[in-house]
Amino acid sequence: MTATRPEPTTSAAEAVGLREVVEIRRTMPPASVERLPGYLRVLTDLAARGVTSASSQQLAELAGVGPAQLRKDLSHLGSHGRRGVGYDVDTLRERVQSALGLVVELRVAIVGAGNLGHALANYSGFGARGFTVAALLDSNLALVGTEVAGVVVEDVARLADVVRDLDVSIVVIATPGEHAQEVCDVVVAAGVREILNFAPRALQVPDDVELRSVDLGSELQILAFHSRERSGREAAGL
Amino acid sequence: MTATRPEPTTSAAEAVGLREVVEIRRTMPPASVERLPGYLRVLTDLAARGVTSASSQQLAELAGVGPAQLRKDLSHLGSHGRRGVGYDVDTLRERVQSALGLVVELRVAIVGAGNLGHALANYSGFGARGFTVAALLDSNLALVGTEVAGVVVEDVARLADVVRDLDVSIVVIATPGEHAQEVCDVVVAAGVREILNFAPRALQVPDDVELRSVDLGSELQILAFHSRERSGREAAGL
DNA sequence: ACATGTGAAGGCTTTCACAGCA
DNA sequence: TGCTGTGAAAGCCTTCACATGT
Repeated sequence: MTATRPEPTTSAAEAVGLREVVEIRRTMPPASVERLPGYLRVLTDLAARGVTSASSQQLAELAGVGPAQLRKDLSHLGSHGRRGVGYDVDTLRERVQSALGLVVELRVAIVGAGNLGHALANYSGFGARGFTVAALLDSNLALVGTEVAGVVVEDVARLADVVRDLDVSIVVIATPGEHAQEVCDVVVAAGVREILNFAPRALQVPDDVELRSVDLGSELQILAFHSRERSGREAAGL
Repeated sequence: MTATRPEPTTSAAEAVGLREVVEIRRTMPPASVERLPGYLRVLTDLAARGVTSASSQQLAELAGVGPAQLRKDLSHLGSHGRRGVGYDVDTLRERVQSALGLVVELRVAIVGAGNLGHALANYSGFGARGFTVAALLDSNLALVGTEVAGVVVEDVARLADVVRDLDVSIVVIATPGEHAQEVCDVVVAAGVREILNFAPRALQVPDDVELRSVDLGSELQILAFHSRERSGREAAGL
């Protein structure tokens, strides 16, 4: 995974006019934010299995992190555990969910109805995790009008309209690399501030836009590095 | 993106018997390794456009990082730039490529021939980046025998055979979350040491296995966090 | 007893700023 | 002069260890 963290610690509290406000805006470290979805997944699983309470040790094991790290991460959300006992699964799940802003269903538009766009639109985990695929757009007019996963493909030229009319807050870019930057520019111009990019390009966005990028090729290459490292080690040592 | 870095700095040199060996094994920091694919992409683009030389400033801009960071990252590969001039694009490209172990085509197997597996198998960027989809496997016998992207789908029960016979070095898990851990266990037992997981689960692997995980839902949830943060800021400040 | 919440320590990463070389 | 390569500084993040509370 590749992520962008442009702002060098923009204090949220500073942007707020009132300083002596009651609710202290606890600003969570980016590294902790990235682990919250993992905790939410574990908590949802446990809740579904009827488990009502769990220790940091148990939760950490399921999430694949250390117990101390999990406790520190959760401490940024305030104290919700009970000493000597552990955490109440349901309470904590709700707290994490609300911290992630998943109280309302967020609406997502996918640009690019090729292989990947298709797969993403059909991805069942979407709804289960609080998101709705509100629109699917493509520049290929042969695809426009066809239906994918219950959504009619729109012309990418209508993107600004779609974003406004359907109240889209997150756009997923699943186009070929060549068109990714131009699509990205249009998306930003349409007022979208959260973008997830699957195209193999480093996209340029203004500072106030949150961009995350996932590139399959890069992931494989990182694994390839370790593979080579390993084979070198084995050849020399073993 | 979620990544695992289990080993608390396992010294590669330590695993090697010889200490006074000629080739000092330069151990590259994990954070630098993660950026190498991005640099390689930029260098390949420039080479294709006929550019022969570039400064750290230019390369960094295209890769979306700072110039100092790029220089430091590249310094782990040895000195390949020319002071006062910049880097030779082609030389550097080859150096990065070889550092990533992309001198030979690496063979990949994809487990799970559903929506995502399908899309991954058809992903054209595969070959262009030095990887071959050698096999596609699924547990659904209705899919076994059908052809996807020029590859015949095999029964997942034959995984160990496939890995051995086709010399697979990387396995991509694209199954539903429920089956991901059992598939993972089989993959590890088959001797594979590099795994890319797309299933929404934290998988448990031995220390000597390199596991990287990409979870669409988590990426969206991280964006949702920033979306909420932003709306709170606007409501309060503006 | 037991497990959380958290200062403090230690490790890693990024950024700075300049020496060194073409 | 211009740009690389790199020690040193600054900033993050993780881990430790224990005080705190039940």
